[in-house]
Amino acid sequence: MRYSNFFIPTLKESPGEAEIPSHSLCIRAGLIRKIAAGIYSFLPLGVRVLKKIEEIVRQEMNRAGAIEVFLPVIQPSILWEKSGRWNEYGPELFRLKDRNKRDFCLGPTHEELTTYLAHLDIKSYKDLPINLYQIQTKFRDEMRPRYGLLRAREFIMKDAYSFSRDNDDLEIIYNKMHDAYCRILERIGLEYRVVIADTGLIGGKLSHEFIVLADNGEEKVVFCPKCGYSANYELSESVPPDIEEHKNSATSDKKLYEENAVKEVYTPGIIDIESLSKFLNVDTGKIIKTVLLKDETGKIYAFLLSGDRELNIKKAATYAGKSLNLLENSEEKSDLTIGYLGPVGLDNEIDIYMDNSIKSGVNYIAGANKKDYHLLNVNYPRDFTVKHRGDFAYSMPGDRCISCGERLEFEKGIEIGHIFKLGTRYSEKLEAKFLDVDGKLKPLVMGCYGVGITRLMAAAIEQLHDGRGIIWPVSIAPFTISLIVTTTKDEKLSHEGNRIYRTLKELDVEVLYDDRDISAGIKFKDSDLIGIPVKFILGKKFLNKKTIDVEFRKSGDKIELREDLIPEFIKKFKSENNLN
RNA sequence: CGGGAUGUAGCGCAGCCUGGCUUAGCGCGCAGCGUUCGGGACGCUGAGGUCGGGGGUUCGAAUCCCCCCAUCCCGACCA
Repeated sequence: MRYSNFFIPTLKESPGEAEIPSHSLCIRAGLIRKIAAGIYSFLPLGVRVLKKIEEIVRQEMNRAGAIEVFLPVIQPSILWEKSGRWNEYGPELFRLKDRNKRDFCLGPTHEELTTYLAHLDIKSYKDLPINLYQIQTKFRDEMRPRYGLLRAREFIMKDAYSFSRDNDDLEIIYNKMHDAYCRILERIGLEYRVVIADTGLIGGKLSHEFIVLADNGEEKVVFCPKCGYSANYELSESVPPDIEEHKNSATSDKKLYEENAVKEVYTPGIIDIESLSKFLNVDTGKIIKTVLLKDETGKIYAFLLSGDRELNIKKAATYAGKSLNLLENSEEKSDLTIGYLGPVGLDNEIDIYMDNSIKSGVNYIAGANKKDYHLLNVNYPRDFTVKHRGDFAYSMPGDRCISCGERLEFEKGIEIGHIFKLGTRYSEKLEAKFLDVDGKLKPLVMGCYGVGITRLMAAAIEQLHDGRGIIWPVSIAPFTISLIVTTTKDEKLSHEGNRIYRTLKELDVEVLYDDRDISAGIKFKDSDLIGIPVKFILGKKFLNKKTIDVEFRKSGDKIELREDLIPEFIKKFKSENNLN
């Protein structure tokens, strides 16, 4: 492609609205332009990248046995009413009416439609399993579109839906899709983690998220470098650092761990951990935090955890087997002195759940259950009893892996894919049933699998960029080589540029030939900004020596390449980078 | 949806507080001419604006007041 015949409007300055590199670079490199909040046009360069990502995804879906379909964006409300999501989805669903006032929505996802398809045409266990996918524009009227393509209201997603006889068959497809997703990210060339995750609105039993690591990511990931355990921060389990270990070590000062007598201390108006820690000049980890939760029936539960930790209500609820919520101030049990709660004495009235972060015998500070007083030297199990012990807190730096004991790492990233085991939630509601070998009518067992194509593009930039611009991996770069002729004024050199351009095209490599009549500096800067992996630079030197300067975007390495060795270079480069 | 901010030429901004000295500036970009030509060159000339919209205060509003709209950021949701 000749630059002069193409359309790559680059910007020297970062647009004011862009807060993070991927957003800024998407605009500066001429990949996208905003049309409204969370709604973007893709310019030619952006389209080329998207097509490459789509192609990799498509190939891996096909390899995994999924079959491509193309479903409508506009969906009738009736299907959503059947699934129950017409109401559940809320204002995030773009709704519209046709001329006859019938309700429709713009598809934010396609469970309803694929399940309907299955209902129409899947009749027998002989038709199973089947896995259908599409690459389609999705619409979600996000409360808060953000960071350009990372959270848009209109975006492209690859979504797949599988139908199986039973959970065992679902398991097989689920694993295939898991592996396909890994292959996609490996082929693109991104660092990523697969984490156990929450299922959210889509519903279902189990899910994994695929996280592309990036400092600006919104997802927090807990990762074990030794055994590979990784989980969404919201769900991660971990073992708090063991005080016992230190207590019994040869170097420890044994006196620190002698249990002293409980003593009341006057702490007027000090009701939060932070100020208590300052007031008594102790580490927050020496304080027992007591949090009250209640279930739907109004029953109250007390959760104890180390003062430096946050209660993870999801974990607490899962453990208790109830849906739990924070107890509001002065609500119900008004005799409980919020701010001065503690386990001592409370254990007679309320079930106490104690987080693993609370250790025995370390002279904790805890509320005295009496306004303006705390207790010093509270020790478990000497001073109070608990009903349950477990992991109820968010993981913290310093925590250890539950499976191998290694110190956990905390990372950030961008969720680009999510796979779910749906079970029969949708098939039951939409009556997608099949006749099994035993002659019984059963609901299809479903799974669903999504990859954000446009988000993946932004995530790649977020992970791979520098001060000069984007650093595309070769796999999804809009062009492989940027051919730069330093001056177009020299007719001879210009002629040679045309010749090399033809040579490269004949070698079937994607080349962007910067034939613009502008200074070489701009060509270099633009090439770096738009992130082309390799530069072929043709200067006056070429006229004498017939050598081209080849520069690599990522490493900055430069080599001199003789013209007659170009075919060999290209061949090697293509095979090293898995280009056809 | 709650909290915070912004809206002035294609892009980035100044001017607003303290209304008039503005025919609304500056940098980049854009057009023409000339000199440059391997890391965003220089000179000259030029095009480009309902100061987000509406209403109000005033002799006079980009500037003060009210309403609306849009956009961005922080929180609860998600590929």
